[in-house]
Amino acid sequence: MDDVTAILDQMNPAQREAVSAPQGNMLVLAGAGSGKTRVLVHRIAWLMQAERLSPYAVLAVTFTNKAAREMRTRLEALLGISLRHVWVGTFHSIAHRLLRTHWQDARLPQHFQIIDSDDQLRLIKRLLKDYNIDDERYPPRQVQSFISGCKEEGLRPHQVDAHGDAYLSQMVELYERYQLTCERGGLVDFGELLLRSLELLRDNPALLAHYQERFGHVLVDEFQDTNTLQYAWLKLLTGMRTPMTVVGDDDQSIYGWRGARIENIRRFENEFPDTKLVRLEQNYRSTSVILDAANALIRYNAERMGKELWTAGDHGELISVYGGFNDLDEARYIVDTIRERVGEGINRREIAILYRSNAQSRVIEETLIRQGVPYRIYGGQRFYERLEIKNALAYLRLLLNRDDDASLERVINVPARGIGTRTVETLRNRARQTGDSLWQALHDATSDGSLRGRAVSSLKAFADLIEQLDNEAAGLSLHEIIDRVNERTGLVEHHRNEKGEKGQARVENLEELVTAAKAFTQGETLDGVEAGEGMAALEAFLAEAALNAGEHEADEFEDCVQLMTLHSAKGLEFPVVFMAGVEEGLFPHKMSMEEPGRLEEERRLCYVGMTRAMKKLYFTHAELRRLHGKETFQRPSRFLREVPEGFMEEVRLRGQVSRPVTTSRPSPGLQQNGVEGGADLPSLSLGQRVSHPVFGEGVILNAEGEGERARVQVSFEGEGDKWLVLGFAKLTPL
DNA sequence: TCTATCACCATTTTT
DNA sequence: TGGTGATAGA
Repeated sequence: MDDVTAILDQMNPAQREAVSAPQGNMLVLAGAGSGKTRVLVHRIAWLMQAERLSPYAVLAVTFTNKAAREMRTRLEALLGISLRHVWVGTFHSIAHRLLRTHWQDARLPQHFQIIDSDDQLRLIKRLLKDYNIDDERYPPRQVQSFISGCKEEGLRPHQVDAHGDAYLSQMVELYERYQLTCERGGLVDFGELLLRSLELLRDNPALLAHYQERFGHVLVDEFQDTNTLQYAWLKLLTGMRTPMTVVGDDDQSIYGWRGARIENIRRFENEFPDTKLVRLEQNYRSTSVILDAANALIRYNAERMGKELWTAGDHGELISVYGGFNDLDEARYIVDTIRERVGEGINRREIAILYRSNAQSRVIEETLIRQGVPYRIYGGQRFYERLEIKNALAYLRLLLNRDDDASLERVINVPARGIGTRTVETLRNRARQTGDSLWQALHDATSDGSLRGRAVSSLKAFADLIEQLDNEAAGLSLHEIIDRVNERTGLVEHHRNEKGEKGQARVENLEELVTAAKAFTQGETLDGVEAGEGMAALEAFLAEAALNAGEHEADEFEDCVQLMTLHSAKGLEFPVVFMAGVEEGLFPHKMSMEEPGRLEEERRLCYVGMTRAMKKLYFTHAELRRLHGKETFQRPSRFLREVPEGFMEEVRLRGQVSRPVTTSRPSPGLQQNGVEGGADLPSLSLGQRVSHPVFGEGVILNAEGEGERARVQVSFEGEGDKWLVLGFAKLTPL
């Protein structure tokens, strides 16, 4: 492809401007569905071909592995060449790459391991126990988010000012101890990857100069999601001289609670010299009804950079709004509508149900199952996060590094081999006193007679097992090592003996791990680095597992309705979208309603949800919802009021749902029981308020059966739900 | 060492 | 309501 103008083919003026801008800083404000990835990919191609930028000089950073993969794949397709040497990756994978290459300068052990948030939490829990710290006052999760928060802000313990506050001081101390534990074990958490690589560059001017020289252009995707540390990292790496192309959308910033700083995208233009601003506002995804509605909603946010989506396409259908009388009814409406739409020829996979919180999926799932509609739910446990996999990985880590206390503790008695909590406790105390690792403590304790005979032999057996595996690993390939670990440690046996289906699935997962390892050796890692062989491959494999935990749960059916949270829907699109539970307190969530800033983020989340829809959007809400086991009255979300009425149509109760539940003659069965059926049972309908002599007032939620055998489910204030037989209960319509 | 029971809690989760 | 984590008991 020598004709560079081909890169600009079929692009709109704004896209063209962004792609072909001369080298220099550029901020591309890319609205939802505006062809953002395409622009990014074509921009790289343009830089390489029109600006003669070497592929080696490109650095493209994303947030997710998926995005990185997609960018690389599309770039290769566009250019028709392999780009394995181009640096395309997530912030974390690139930081990792720097640290592996310069581990000495970064003052890390050569075989440092990456721990995920789960490992991190375990480590913190352990720490709290070891130092006898009240985990009521210092909940492990809070400690974890404190530590991560500090790192995201680029702060080391000594840089945190506790203002003499006792609580904060304790937190800082925990941070310090946590960090020491990590250092001793050669462990690096997600935040540490970034912070450490920032420090690496900052403290090694020669190295920094090398990379600043090497990269001729840096591109960043989803810039609105960068945190303080990532922003600083980019600033340092580019020295504010290497030109950057950053792409993002302030209106889609929904990860503020995770440390993302929306200000970053706002201040980029001012802080980086001569920044060119390009807006991509033409949308190729949604109907104009959907876009106009979304535009109108997001206008309620203050402090926007300003952007208005438009389309050359059709108006499309109005947004349907359905208010169910309870969450069951809401689910039933959604599922009924889906069945109708599928009947009209729409594929199930083209339909998504989005909700604010995971708990909402239950009712919807149950309804889908009852009606036999296949679905797939995102957000399940990922492959490398499964218990059995994490155990196997812990053994593998031990092979590389005996001083990895977290891994050792994880598997020292899995499967059970007679090393109880008491024994481990002894080791821990000892390790703490001497400042050694548990592995060292294990060896000392088994040789100096401070432990009982049985414990000693169990410990020795464990240590021997690890050493033996290590010895054998020498001549084996990666997947053979893993297979052997699975077998010899007894993990496979352990799960095989587990009762139920679960054990079987776990055994299969362990086998799958071997398969994954095989595939891994044949392929290459995310950054395009070769996997290597034997122990080197193992190291790369473990890093890969930590940085790329795998896809969310595999799909059970080929063509199924997609269920997910609004957050995980970002970046996706579906012809038909349902947004469920659009109610005050749920969406916007009550935890985010007080602060204006957080409310705006909720609104952006709503904006993100709406702009996922291509053809048809549904809002649903319920008047009554079961939340944490009790019924709550819900009001429609303010967001529904913020969308101009002209774009929406209220769906009326219809079909089954609106059918009045009436009763007629007494039935013989009841009369036999000596109950006076009564000629005039009240005429009731769903959603109606009724009064009961004992339970008081309530609302009819559900009904089944006919005549006086008909039963209605009534939600009474303070009494909860009750199923009542009409023939017995004295219900008075209100 | 495993299991049963009970209190407790409850947005969102790219790496 | 339902899932989780701690704890007591066999």
